[in-house]
Amino acid sequence: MAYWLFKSEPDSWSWEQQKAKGKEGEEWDGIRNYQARNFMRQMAIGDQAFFYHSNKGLEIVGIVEVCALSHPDSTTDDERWDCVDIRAVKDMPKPVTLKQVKATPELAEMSLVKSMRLSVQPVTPQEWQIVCKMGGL
DNA sequence: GCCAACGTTGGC
DNA sequence: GCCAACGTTGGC
Repeated sequence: MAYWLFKSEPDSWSWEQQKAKGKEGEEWDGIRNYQARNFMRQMAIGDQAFFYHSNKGLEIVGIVEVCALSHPDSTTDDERWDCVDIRAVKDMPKPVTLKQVKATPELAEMSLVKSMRLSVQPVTPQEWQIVCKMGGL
């Protein structure tokens, strides 16, 4: 199983909205970036991912899992763009802020820090462990 | 709201 | 295939 991180601006799609979708989950549409798309194509059912609020909040607020494999993005006719579906799994008891991540030497290599603009990114098992611990899991 | 970083587009 | 122009993202 692999680990990932999804970024979203809470103004356009928030953790609360994601949770409201429950077990059904929701299509992670609107990605128009090749790298991000390629990561989604690699995802498997059950893969775990962090849900990060960008712009406002700047923190990892919860954990989601992939519940549908990569398929065409329903919001465009452009066949280049695929996406997966994800569903909320649980809240971070204590959201982990970007500040905390940056202040943690073991997390200095995280894409969140290194590739700031990438909206779907891989997370290593080590990083996953550390962030979960910091978040109170 | 600003601006730096970076991805994409399009002319040549 | 290069690179300048342009658009977007996202932290501050």
